[in-house]
Formats: sequence, C-alpha cells, structure tokens
Amino acid sequence: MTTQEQREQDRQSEGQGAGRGQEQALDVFAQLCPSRAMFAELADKWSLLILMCLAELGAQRFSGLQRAVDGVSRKMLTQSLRTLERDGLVRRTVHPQTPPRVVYDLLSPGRELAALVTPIGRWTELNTERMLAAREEFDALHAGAAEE
Amino acid sequence: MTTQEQREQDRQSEGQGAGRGQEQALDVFAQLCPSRAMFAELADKWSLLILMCLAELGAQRFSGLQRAVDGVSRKMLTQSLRTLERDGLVRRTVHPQTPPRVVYDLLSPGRELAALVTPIGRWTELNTERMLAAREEFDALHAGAAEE
DNA sequence: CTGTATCCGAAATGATACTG
DNA sequence: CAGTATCATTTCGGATACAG
Repeated sequence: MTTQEQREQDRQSEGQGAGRGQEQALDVFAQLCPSRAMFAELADKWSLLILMCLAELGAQRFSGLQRAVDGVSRKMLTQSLRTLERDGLVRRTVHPQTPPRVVYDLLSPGRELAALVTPIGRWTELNTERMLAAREEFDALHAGAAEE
Repeated sequence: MTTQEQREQDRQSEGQGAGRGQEQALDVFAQLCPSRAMFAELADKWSLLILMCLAELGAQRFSGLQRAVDGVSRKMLTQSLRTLERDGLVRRTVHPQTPPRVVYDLLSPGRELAALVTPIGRWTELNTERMLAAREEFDALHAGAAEE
C-alpha cells in the first residue's frame, strides 16, 4: 500500500467514526486533487504577502498595496489580486471617478486564511537570524567538503 | 511618509513601549529585508508540503517522502530538502549501508514552522470546494464581459 | 537507494510602453 | 489611478543519463 492510499484510508476511517456525511476526500498531498492545485496557487510569495497586508492594514487601494507590498510589480500585483478575487478571498470595488479609485479588501474566507498566514510571516521575521546562522554553518561545513 | 516607513515606526514604538533591547527591524514586507528572502524561500509549494509531511508522518526516508509528497520529482525534492536542511529546519541523517539509507526529520524550528503551516493545508482542503464555486461564478460573470 | 549533472521546453517575472 | 499588452530574461522543473 502506498503512502497516498494509507492516508486516504486514515481519513476515511476518521470520517466514518465521526459519522460525517461529507467524505473528506480532498488531500493537498495528492497530485491530482483539486486542493493541491489550490494550495499551489496560494503557496505563493505575492499572494501570501497581499493577504497578510490586507489583514494588517485593512481595505487598500491598488497603489496602496503596491507601496505596502514592497517590490511587487504592477503586473504581479494585478495577477495575484485577480486570482484571489476569482477564488472569493478578496473583493475588488471600483468607485467610478476620474481618476478611478479601486479598493481591495478581504472577504470572510480571505480573513480566515490571512489569520493563518500572518503567524508564518511573523515566525519568519523572528527566526530569520537563526536560519541565516544555520545557513552560514552549513555553508562552512560544505565549503571544503572534500578534505581529510 | 510611505507605508513601509509607517510600518517601521509602528514597530519601533511597540518595541520601545515594551522596553525590549532587540529592535524588531526585520520585515517580510520590505523588499530588501533578509526576512523577505527567507519568506520567499519558504513560501514555496514543495517546501511547505515537505514540512507538513514530515510533521504528520515523522522521520522519513528520501523515497518515502517522494511517495508521500505525490508528484514531486527527485530533483525538486532534493533541492527543497537541501534548502530546508541548510536553514536548520530539517536534519539529514545518513546510515552508511549499501544501499544507502538516508532519513530526514524536523528540527525544532522546522517543527515550529510546520505547526503553523499544517493548518493552512487543512484550511485549503476544507475550502477548496467553496473557492472552486467562487471561481465558476467569477468566470461566468466575466465570460461575456462586453455586453449591454 | 540516494543522489548529481545536464539538457531543454515551459512558466514566472521584470521592464517598458500604452490606454481608459 | 489602475490597469493591459508586449517583449526579454530568468527561473522552474521534468526527463534522462550517470554515480557512490
């Protein structure tokens, strides 16, 4: 039995034990599962930063987001926002003016997800020094790896 | 004042208020901050799946991981594991045998991070249907977008 | 079994110019 | 302001062959 099959059986057992009518067949570890595609889409630098940013700062205009998410190009920002909007995580509101004013904010699913993502951003900040130190050590050990 | 500068000042105020000696200068939103580079490295499909996998299944051999993280190639698996090892998140243990036996498991930082990542994987599975539905609706609305 | 090295097509991304 | 369109470049990532 493969690991994939084992995992599926585990989850089916759980589902039956709890008596839930909805089978939990979705599995991000399975290559062909739709949830894997969704996960791959969300597990993206820009998407996660945008979600965190909207959660932290609240509703933002396009230009505001571009300033907040430092380094993102208009192209990538547009693209990521479209995807997030399409999946129902972000709402795009156009105020008909000249010049146009477009505001983005999080919908409920987006807020849920952002609440899970933000701690990872914070963790990364708090642990960057440690990881950089580990990296130096690793590189030092593997620099002259053909000795003795 | 830019959003970046505002954020930095916010955090400095927090730090001063709490009287912490270590200034929290790291910011994943800042393009040039080392933590941004770390975040970009971690915010990767394969890295996150590997972390979740090791947390869920415990220590795993290379071949075990390749089966568990369905669809990953040897190349990407090796590459991601090297990065995680280099940053001190994953430990690689070689048991000198023929054929060689290599086991990977999480170090403390890796376990910490995996604990934050796993909920995102679970959330994705639980919300995939909803996001796919939103996507259909979005696509339907924007299919004939040049009417009226 | 656990990799490494190389080739190569596909996809992501930045820069730039243009538009409503 | 808020994008879109296009091009150039880089990077990703799979396939394959080879190695300890």
